[in-house]
Amino acid sequence: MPSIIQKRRSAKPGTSSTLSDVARLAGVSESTVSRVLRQKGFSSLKVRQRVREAVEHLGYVPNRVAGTLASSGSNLVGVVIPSLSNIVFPDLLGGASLALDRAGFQPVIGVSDYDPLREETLVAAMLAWRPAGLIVAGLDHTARTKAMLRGAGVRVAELLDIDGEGIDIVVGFSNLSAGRASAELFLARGYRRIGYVGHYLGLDHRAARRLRGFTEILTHSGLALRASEVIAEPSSIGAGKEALARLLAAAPDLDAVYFSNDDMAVGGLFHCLQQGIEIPSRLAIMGYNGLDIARLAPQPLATILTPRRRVGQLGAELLFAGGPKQVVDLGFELIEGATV
Amino acid sequence: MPSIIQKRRSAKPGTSSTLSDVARLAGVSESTVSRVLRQKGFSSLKVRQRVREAVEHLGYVPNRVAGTLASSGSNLVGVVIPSLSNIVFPDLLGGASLALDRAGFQPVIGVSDYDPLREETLVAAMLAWRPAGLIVAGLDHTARTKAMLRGAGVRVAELLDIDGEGIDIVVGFSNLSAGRASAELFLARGYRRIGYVGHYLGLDHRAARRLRGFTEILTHSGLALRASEVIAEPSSIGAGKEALARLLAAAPDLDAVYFSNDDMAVGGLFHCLQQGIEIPSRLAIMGYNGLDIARLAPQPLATILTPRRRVGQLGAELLFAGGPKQVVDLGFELIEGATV
DNA sequence: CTGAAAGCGCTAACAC
DNA sequence: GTGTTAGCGCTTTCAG
Repeated sequence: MPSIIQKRRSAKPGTSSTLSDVARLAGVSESTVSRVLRQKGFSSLKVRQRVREAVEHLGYVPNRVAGTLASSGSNLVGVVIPSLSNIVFPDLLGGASLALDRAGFQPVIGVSDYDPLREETLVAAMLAWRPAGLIVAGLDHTARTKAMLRGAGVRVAELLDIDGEGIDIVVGFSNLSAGRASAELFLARGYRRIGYVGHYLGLDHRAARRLRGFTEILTHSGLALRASEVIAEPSSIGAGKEALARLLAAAPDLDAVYFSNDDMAVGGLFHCLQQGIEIPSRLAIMGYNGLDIARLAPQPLATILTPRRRVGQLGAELLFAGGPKQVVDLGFELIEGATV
Repeated sequence: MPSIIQKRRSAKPGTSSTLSDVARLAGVSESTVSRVLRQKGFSSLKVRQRVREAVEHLGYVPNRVAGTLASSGSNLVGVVIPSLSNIVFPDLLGGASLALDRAGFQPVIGVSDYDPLREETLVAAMLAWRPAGLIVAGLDHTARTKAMLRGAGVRVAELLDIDGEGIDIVVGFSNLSAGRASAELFLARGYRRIGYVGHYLGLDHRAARRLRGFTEILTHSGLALRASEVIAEPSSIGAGKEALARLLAAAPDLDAVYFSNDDMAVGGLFHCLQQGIEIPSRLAIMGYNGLDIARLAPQPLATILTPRRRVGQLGAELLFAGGPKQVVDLGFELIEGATV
């Protein structure tokens, strides 16, 4: 004879047992079961035992949808990031995931592909789940997105960038400063004929901000970018390789090139190795991110190591710490490597 | 005078307007608003107009929690992966995210850290949201996890591995074959004194399976692994570098080394470059994954390119295609590179 | 084409 | 300690 579970299943596939099934089987009321399950209030050992058995027997899994509706509080946290191809965001997400998990929250993620309008849509979609909090990348959003973020009644963490006005929690570092630091390194080493290789700046605001900091410093020294090559796609090693080739074809006399990130820079490095262009004597290069590959290579790349995982973790922690609106600068580390 | 929105906010912060607020403002019934919003059934243009205005005015965001409870069907899809540090999983997630998004679903993610028990907990947590589907990595799960997956009444996609028994949708490729292919390449090139460098095999079942395929082929040729170095941490470039150093110290006469993946192999490559160990004349090396870095380097790494993004995408698509239980082998591509 | 009413499964007062 | 009773905000028959 089929067990109770099988009966239900076969009668109505996809339907799982409910609190009242458990209550009936255990011979107690629904509220008692609810209490036992959430270990709230008190209950006798005997009752607890019986409830646990019933739960076990039925394979009961509490329905959080109902629970959330009744208690008006979900454990969902929306996370909206621009991409998953750039290692920065998986790292960020990993840190956030760890912290959220520890605090009993579950991340619902959305990938905007660097599209502000998609970000807007995704934020709205997250909000529809009445999340306990929201994590987004950066401070640049459409007016509507900002309005939603502000008016949602949930805490918001904006991560990875601190150059701008935040809504609630802001954790990251200054991309502007990172760009400046790179330019200063180039200048200190005596490079003057400087070029830039980057990826779509209209969309990657953080990369754009680094470039701004970079050129700012050049300007202070009476210099300017000699040439630049900006591609209209996501960053990648392949793209960096080709872009540097084009840049050097157009401006063969450059003595240093700043890349929008390490992916692009490693591509550039490969180009030089293959073309026999000596680094840094003939050409200096510098990236951004501090990828393992860049730091551990025989000739380590000059780069900037960012604490993105910690940003994700701290961002998620502060989201629920109950503290005031704040900005946390986690800084970055300049790595001189051997390519400047 | 404060607007309606502000009034509500100030009275009860965090509370947002509801369907009935909209209905009242538009002067229609709740069911009408519901219909208009879901464009189901018909409604006069005039009513639609009025409802839209009310929605706009109130900044109304439908509560999916309530909607899901009422209609018993969420648009949430649980995704449980072992890690985010290994690029394979962000890629997989990116593909899945794309397909889910297109079909109107939202991924809730969980990272198990390669811990089967955490995976079990995460699956249970996802199930509590009554997701429309579930995506997990691989075919190796605890008995309880399998039972939940089977009994949940939702479709399940198990991705990245096809060597084993699946529950519903299985999309991936054979890690066993990948290991075999690697061994065959080594043997074809005449290497005989072969070693292995890997990362925790008890937990990464796919890496373990590749090694099994690899040694299987060696055995067929009357050979065996000469030496191996397996670390008890996640794979990384740094770990690969150090592990190869140890392996070669213990077994200096190896002529080829198989790595558990490209991260480890790139580390090995760096070790050789720094130690002046000629590749492949003195030592051949091979990895797995087909990372950009490995393929685009001046001396491309021998590796196996896996279609992990497509796996994620197709897996997510099939989840809702309504097809029968099935296994899809997306294969892999052997890249000979220049290190064997 | 629109409204009324009955839940979805659970939590949270409030009684007992 | 435990049971009863209202909802949470929405969808969905079923009338009108």
